[in-house]
Amino acid sequence: MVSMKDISAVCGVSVATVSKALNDHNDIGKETKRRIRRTAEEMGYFPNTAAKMLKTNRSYNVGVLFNHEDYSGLTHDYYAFVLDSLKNTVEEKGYDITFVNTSKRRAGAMSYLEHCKSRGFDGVAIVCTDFYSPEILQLVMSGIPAVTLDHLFNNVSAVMSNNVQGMQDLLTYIYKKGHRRIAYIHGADSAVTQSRLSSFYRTAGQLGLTIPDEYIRMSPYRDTKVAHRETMSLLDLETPPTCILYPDDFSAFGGFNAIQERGMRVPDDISIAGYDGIRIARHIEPTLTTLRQDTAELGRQVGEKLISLIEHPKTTLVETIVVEGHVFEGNSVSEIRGKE
Amino acid sequence: MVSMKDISAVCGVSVATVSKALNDHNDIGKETKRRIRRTAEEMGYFPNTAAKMLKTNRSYNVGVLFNHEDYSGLTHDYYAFVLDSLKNTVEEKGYDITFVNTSKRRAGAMSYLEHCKSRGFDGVAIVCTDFYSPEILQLVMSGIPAVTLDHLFNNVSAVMSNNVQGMQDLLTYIYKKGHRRIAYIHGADSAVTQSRLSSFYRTAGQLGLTIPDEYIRMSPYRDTKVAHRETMSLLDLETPPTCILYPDDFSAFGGFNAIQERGMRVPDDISIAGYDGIRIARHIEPTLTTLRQDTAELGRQVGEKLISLIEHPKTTLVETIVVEGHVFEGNSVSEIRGKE
DNA sequence: ACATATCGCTTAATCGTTTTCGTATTTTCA
DNA sequence: TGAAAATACGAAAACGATTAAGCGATATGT
Repeated sequence: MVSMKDISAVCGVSVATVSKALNDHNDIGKETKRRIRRTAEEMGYFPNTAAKMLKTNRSYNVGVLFNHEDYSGLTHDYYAFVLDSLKNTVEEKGYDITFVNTSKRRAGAMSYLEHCKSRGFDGVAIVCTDFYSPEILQLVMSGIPAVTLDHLFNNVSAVMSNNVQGMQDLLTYIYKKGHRRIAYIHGADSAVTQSRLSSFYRTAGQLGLTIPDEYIRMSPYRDTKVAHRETMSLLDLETPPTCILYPDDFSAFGGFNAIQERGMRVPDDISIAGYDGIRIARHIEPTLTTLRQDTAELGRQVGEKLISLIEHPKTTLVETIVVEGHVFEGNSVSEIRGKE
Repeated sequence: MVSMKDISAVCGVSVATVSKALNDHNDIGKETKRRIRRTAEEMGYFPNTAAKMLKTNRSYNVGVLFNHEDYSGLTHDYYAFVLDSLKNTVEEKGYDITFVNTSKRRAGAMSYLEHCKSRGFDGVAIVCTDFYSPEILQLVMSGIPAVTLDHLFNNVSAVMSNNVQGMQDLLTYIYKKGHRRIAYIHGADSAVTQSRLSSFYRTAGQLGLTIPDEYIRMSPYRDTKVAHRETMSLLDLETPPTCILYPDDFSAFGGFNAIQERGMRVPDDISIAGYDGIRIARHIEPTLTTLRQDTAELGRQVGEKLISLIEHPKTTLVETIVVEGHVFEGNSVSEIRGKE
């Protein structure tokens, strides 16, 4: 690799001059600067990131925390799309993305924070993880620039999809279609689940709906089996719902299967709605009515906030950015007229 | 951050001694070593990666090339699962993963190779990209340890899913189910497509099938619209096929919709099969019969080969590793008895 | 008893940058 | 014209680690 020393030799100047010329300092003569830059170009020079990092304490590299029990979250449509957008956003601004090493199986493995500091990440995006683990706590308390997705910590910027508004919009949409008996299979307990569930109840109240307790079920996110079972159970009720809401699109397919097994049809016999708006849901008939999250915007906001925190720590305020989703009108919710 | 200097001050030894103690060299007294290591632990020491890199020319960081026209490939089930497995594999061995910056919108953007060298990647996994771009060529010619996925270069190790065997298995399975009129909508031209298509023809020949030209169609990968159109066209034929193979699972859903729109049912009226084995395909009824690729193994092989190339460049041979998939027997291919 | 090997540690150079502080030269302006 | 100011560059010290070479002191072999 050609270094500044090589360039300085060719140009007959000192390395200091080369450094300044390449970094466009203004205490270098115009002609000299031009000559150095041209030579650097010709010799195929590019900076040694390690040396630069060592000297400047800036890596132009951000860590991404992305782990999940079994899979890393990469295999989850929602997170994958957010990461994709985040990647594009920061790369355009000259930053690279490195995964925070979450493997604990090695001897002498470092904590997340240690890993971040060791690698010299300028900041870290906490996208998909167990927010309650002590390691995460240590990380966010450390003061390193950080942005979380879909979770709130004290004094840490967060990007949140608006689950309250989302659920309200979705439920209202379904109500307007004429549904009155609406069941909600919610996901496992989490901040996100809480938001959606309370919004569901509040909106139902405002709409004058009474939701019997038996209409509220739980099924872990993306668990088609349990969603299937709960759907069956709902269908068995004396007065079954006319529409079922699922924790996510994936689960909705589990419910869809249960409905078909009963010989019923969506949306003619019963309506369903998902949440997230994963890609495939728009490509299968009946297309799934769902709350489509704006993953591109979520990723962009995480990236921009993080870089802003890195580059303008004093003037960037720690805040929660809320990103709106919108109801995707598929064919899985029927229009009910005159009933009830 | 606490450095070796700090430790040396506390322990009353030189920095060199600290370095050797922490790196477990054996020209350090047992007791001294123990004392230094304990102190390092207590003081919360961890190495400065940049300094280490600068000195040793090793980063314990591998680049991953992962870009696609519109999306980065992260949003593609197949690649996401491979990446996930790759990530787990290398992280367990103490390596981190950084995306090779593919953004070209910045002034002074570096080529892939320059970026890799600048960042000091120990190696690079070329997973999802346009293999024919000059930049990729430059990268693989550079001699940097590299492994490609699903593409062959001279003198570069590759991990390939066995598309020839896969297509043979899939077609043979369908044949054994009694199908004789089998159409194949293949993907856009690429090495992968070539393999599958030629395997399709060869296997068909061996099975004694005659495939009319009109049974062979093209639809870009993951394009449900075109898959839908071509399916319609196939159904309109004088003697329509009894089974249609699609470029991938996603496309298969496009075909599935077309079939349903015609009032036909899968698999009763017509059978379909996909390729890849994306997760959702196992959760929708009828579950899709498809060739399920072993993404976990693919990612693992890429990671292990890459690290082997990095750590034992002399003794690791450049080779092509073939990973087998297997037919996933869903409900989308019917049993035909006594017909034809 | 004398040369030699071993042990445990230090010194100092080095990796490729950045940046502070000089300094020599030129320009500016009263 | 002469002093002050601006300009253009260089020397050298860092950043935090690694590692070859060296050096006393003790142990070993003959």
